[in-house]
Amino acid sequence: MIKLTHNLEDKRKVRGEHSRTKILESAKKLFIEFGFKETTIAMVSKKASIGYGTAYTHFPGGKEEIFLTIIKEVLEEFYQIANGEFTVNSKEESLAVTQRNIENFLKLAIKYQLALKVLHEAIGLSHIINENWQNFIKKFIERISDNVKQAMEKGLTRHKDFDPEVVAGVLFYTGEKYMWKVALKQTDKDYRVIASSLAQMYVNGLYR
Amino acid sequence: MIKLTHNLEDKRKVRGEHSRTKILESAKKLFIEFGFKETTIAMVSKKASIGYGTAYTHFPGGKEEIFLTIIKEVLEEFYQIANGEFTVNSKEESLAVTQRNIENFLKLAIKYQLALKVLHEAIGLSHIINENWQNFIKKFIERISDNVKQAMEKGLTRHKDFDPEVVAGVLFYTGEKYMWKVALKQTDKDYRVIASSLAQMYVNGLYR
DNA sequence: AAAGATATTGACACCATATCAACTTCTTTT
DNA sequence: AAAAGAAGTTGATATGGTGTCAATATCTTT
Repeated sequence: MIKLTHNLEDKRKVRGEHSRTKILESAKKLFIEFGFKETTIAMVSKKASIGYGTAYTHFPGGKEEIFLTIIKEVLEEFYQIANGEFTVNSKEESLAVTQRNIENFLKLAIKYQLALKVLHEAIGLSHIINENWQNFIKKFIERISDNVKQAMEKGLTRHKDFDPEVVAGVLFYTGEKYMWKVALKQTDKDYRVIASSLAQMYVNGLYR
Repeated sequence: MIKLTHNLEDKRKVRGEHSRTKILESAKKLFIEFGFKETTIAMVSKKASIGYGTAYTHFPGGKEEIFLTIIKEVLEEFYQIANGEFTVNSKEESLAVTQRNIENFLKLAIKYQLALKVLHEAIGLSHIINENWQNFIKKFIERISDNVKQAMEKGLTRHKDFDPEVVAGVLFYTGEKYMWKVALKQTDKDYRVIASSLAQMYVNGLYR
């Protein structure tokens, strides 16, 4: 008979996929309940009703790889904001776009509050997870920087010697900080208040 | 004879102080060479030529307490910037003061580059060290917020409904992020360029 | 000299990670 | 259908760190 390497009926593959899924599902719950550090591979494998070593065959990177797999879908949604339309032609337009983007950003922080709380902990604890986050940030900063450059070229800005990255940082890093504050429940400010003040500061700081 | 609890000649105290000093000196070098996580109590006690347990009698909080003791003197210098004069009466004055403060802040980042690199790692790894840093940040934000409120009361600002903390965050959080970038050598921008763009953004964003 | 106080010490219990050789289960070959 | 091979599972184990503690040494006071 012909060898079917991708035979969907292969019971071993099916079993493997099942284990993998159980690991991810169990880990997700445990991470949210106990956080990143407190959750151990022993806990995950027990909850998933699999052997200890099985977690490592599916995720050789251990806890970090399991967590990254789980958090990726959350990050995807954030990326969508970064990939949205940014180009503007006037100060007024910029204010509207900026404010809306910050609001969407902060809304996601509320939506994924529990997951982000764990991510925040994990960023501090794991080098690889931190790297992933830095990559994410970089994309945002690049996106905003490009826009600042465009505005400068169009002569819309106050100065011609602004450093686009620093300007982008004003918007993004402050927004990021407030995103964490929202996720970690370290502020009771309304997300619209934050978005309004930040957008005003950014737009009036940059545009003439 | 009278009991002298604070007898400077007490050889046990002297010996104890000596051990304590050796622990701190050894730890400082090791932290800078290997970072926070990689440096172990075993390494410190070995380098300090003391018994393993001795480190814990002097620093019951272990590695975290040792590190906090070392880093405190660095933080003191940063606090001095926060405690400096901030009050301003005009936009022009604010620009000068703000730019100078950012520059001093970034200069300290260069001065204590090696220590801050370890601190950055430790903030992510240790809850207590993170708390200390948050405390430090809080003081800065409060200081800047007060100043924003004053400017608003004096009618110097663009809007009356700015959230002072968010406005303060624009300045501080961006400054903080660039401080880490400088310390971690993640940017090759000149500190004056950063200070200039950031101060311009902040002052023009806030003041009318 | 005895009692007490202070500081030192390293063996040890503890806990989490990552590995691996043995094993089970399923598929392919002959 | 039996043998060989591939895929996935398993938990005992090595490793490496932390923090504790009972024993001990050193110095001071009674």
